[in-house]
Amino acid sequence: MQIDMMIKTLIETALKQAQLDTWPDIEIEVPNDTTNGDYATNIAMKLARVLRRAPLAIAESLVANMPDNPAFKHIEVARPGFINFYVDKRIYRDVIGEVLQAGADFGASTIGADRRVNIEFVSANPTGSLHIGHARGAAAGDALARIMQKAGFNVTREYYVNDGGNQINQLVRSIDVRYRQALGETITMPEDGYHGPEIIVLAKQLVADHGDRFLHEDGGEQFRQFGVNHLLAALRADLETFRVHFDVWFSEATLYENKTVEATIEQLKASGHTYEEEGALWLKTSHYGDEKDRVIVKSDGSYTYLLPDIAYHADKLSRGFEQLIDILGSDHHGYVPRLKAAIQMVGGGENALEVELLQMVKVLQNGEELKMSKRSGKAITLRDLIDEVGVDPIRYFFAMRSLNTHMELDLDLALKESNENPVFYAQYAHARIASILRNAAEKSLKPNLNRRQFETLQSDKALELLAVLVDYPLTVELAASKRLPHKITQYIQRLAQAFHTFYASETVISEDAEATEERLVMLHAVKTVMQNALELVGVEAKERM
RNA sequence: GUUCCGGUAGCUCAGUAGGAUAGAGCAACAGCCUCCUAAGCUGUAGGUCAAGGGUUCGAAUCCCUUCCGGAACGCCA
Repeated sequence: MQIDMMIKTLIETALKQAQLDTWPDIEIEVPNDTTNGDYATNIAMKLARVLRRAPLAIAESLVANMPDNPAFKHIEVARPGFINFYVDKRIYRDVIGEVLQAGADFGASTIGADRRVNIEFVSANPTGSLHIGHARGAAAGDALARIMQKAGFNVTREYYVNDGGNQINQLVRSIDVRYRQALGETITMPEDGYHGPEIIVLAKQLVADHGDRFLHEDGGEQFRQFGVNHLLAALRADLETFRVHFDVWFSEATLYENKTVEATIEQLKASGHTYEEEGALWLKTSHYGDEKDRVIVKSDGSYTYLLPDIAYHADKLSRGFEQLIDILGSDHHGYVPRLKAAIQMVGGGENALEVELLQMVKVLQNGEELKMSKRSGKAITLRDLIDEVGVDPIRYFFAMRSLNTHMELDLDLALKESNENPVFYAQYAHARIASILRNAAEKSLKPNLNRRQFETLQSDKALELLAVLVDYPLTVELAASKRLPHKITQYIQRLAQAFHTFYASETVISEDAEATEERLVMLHAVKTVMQNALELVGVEAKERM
């Protein structure tokens, strides 16, 4: 049931009646004031410019030319030239059958056209624990992946493991320092080492397993493997707990092992995108919109970070992905133009890479900003957050904000578990419905879920609740195509509110058998949609609270 | 100095095709449990959309300038 399409058809019919053959895009909007109808269009005002006639007059004649349609109670013209449509909300009752028929697939669409999309997110270095910024990335990336999947994209979630570069050497040094400290040496961690407590744990384990062996022989390779494996395993475990599952864990080191990096250099050289200067190899990224050219091979022969990253993105393209999406922290925004430029040099289109930037999370505790410090290793980890707050509130909270908004996380508030936390509102709605359905079952009421006639659903509250259900598929499409996961949490709030309002205004299980059954069937549909929507942001739909 | 992001109700945030009287949640205030879960419902109050200028029938939205906050500007990653 696509009411906006019906309206479009009505308008087009009227335009043709008026002997017009071209017209501007027809916009259908939902007025924020319901006294201006359920839907409205500004087409008459847009035409006013072209036709040089008063918008009101144009609107009048369009309405006069529209064929009768029972879905609308009333179509009116309003100043300064809007056409307002008042829907006969009884047609919304059809959505119940659609939901129950589709079940978990209600809201699914094909606008993604099975396009192969690679979403890379988190990609934290295996040099410590995941902190709160990664948590935002994980929640946002996974929600986007779920939403796009639902909208018909063929999505792969990918994690790029930086196990090949300098930071791994730094990790080995840090483990070495902690190892020596564990064995009683007085040695201080360098400024740029990894100061997190997890490194100390690793070092103690190494001492337990190998004693002081590596004081006498080089432990570098042992430290590297042990460190990366354990830290990566911990990252993966934390993410799984957070209900984020990656399809691909891509190792940077394999880019060197498979000579992909060398091949990328050769390709860039052969295609004339490079030049040598001052002993370094430069890439002409400024030809593709970057503000200046960038070094990819330093004068000492080593590579900059950009080079393996180009090879990595080229690899993604070679695996057949039509759209690459990177979700990055906003501190990488300066890096985006050079990466986009480079991707075009290795065969990607201008829009092959799309970057979603996440702004920083500001953490408050006791009303004061909590500063993260790399030096002290003091940071709020994802694990701490999960243990103290729980997965549902964290995921919901991150999913509520648009990706590029600066956001604040008040730990005291998150810990409070009160109604200040909006996730409870939604979960409570779902649990309430579950409770009603349980009560009905106890009374041996078995609603016929194949019922398609709902004559008793007449009240404003019930019809309004159905109107929200009708909106769900469009909401998913919008969230997917515009990459706006927070549209889903907004929808969840709207659905929960419509339900709670309905619940407060009428009793579901009553003496009237027919009305009871119709309401129960409707609630099955509401529950299904609520569960579907919560699923898209990775939040559990609770049966009881 | 340059670039990017932000500035909207007391607080946290929506407003992503330029539309009508700028919204939600929380907090505040006033009500509502004999009744399927009160983590709920109903109502009230709350705004110079940072400031100024411009574009037009119409601007929180587009353009310019300024102010404030965050971030990035490396042959680091």
